[in-house]
Amino acid sequence: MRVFAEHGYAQANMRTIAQAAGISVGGVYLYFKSKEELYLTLMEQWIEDLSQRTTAALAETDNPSEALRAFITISLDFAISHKDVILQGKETGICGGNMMLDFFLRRRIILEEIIVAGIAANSFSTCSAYEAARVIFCTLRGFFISLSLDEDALYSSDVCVSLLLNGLLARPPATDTR
Amino acid sequence: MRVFAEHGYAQANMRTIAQAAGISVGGVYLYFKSKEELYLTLMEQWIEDLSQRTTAALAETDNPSEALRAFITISLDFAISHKDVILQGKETGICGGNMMLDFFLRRRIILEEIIVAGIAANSFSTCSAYEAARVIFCTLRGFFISLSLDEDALYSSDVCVSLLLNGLLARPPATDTR
DNA sequence: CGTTCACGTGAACAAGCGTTCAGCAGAAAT
DNA sequence: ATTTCTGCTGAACGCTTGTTCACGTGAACG
Repeated sequence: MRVFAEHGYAQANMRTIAQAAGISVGGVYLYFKSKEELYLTLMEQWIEDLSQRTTAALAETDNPSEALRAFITISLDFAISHKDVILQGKETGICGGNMMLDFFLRRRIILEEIIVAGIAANSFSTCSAYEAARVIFCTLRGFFISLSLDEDALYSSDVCVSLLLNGLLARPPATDTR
Repeated sequence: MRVFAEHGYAQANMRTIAQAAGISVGGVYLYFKSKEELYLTLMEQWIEDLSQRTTAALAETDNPSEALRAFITISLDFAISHKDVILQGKETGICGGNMMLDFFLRRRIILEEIIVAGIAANSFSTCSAYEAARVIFCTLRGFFISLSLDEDALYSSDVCVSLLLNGLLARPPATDTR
């Protein structure tokens, strides 16, 4: 994982990976039948971990705003603590059509459900939850990319949540939507 | 550009590029001294074009909301019409520390200036323009990535602008901040 | 016609990659 | 002591890649 994170999929070669694992090149092939399988296995664990944390956190609140905050905070924290990224998708052809895409879709649907719940509870204003979920999803995806591209583009989850909930426009009076 | 867009930097090989250009492999090297230089040249044009369109559009309005809308719309339209993407950054090492990073930074600063202007005009609520610009920047970056990763994650610029301006939370009365 | 020169060709080269496999060490079994 | 078995090694193989360079080709010029 460390080697993939540092070099990206294409540039991470089996010799470096083997060395980092304190094993020989051939040894790696005793456990994984190819570089791709190795990568996919790592990604599976990654996905599993993030998914579990998310569902656990979402189970703890009924408040849509809090749910959104939890979703975003967990995603960003996770991204930071596991800098092993998903950048190379197209590069490898791995992302195309399977595991990762499914994962992304599931995440977006969770977001969408949060928004739908918020609208239903009159907590959120009526809008296309479908589209809003995409916007937020891309905000997170952008964060992930920034993480390994130019780190100083990162933002804090608090500001992000606040912006997404309140918007940029000044609220007319003193508003405390609680 | 077409070949880079289709295969990504690492997978796009000089033979394919030459063939797509209707020229021989060696012929390419008469105009560009390396694959990297070729790629950078393409990127430079790309950046130049987008920058010009942006400054032109921003010169046409004083309204921060409209400026934000213009910035976002132009970015997304441009991304769609030039699917030649900047995905490979880390892969190639090209992105590290130079042209592309500078470009990203300039874009983020433009965003930040728009927000600062909005706050100064009491049009936007006070917040960290610095951080808000990062959030919005990542939203756009996420869009770019989605464009070549899973296209159905894309959003419309209208929804994006509306979400960023108004936020998700229901506005207390009927609000028309104009 | 001979020469020059700009333009371009594509086989060949060197380097890097993922993957394989004949072989090894050492513990367990006979 | 000998054999078997397991876990592992790392040189070697085949392939792809970016790059080069000896070699056309055909128009311009004297």
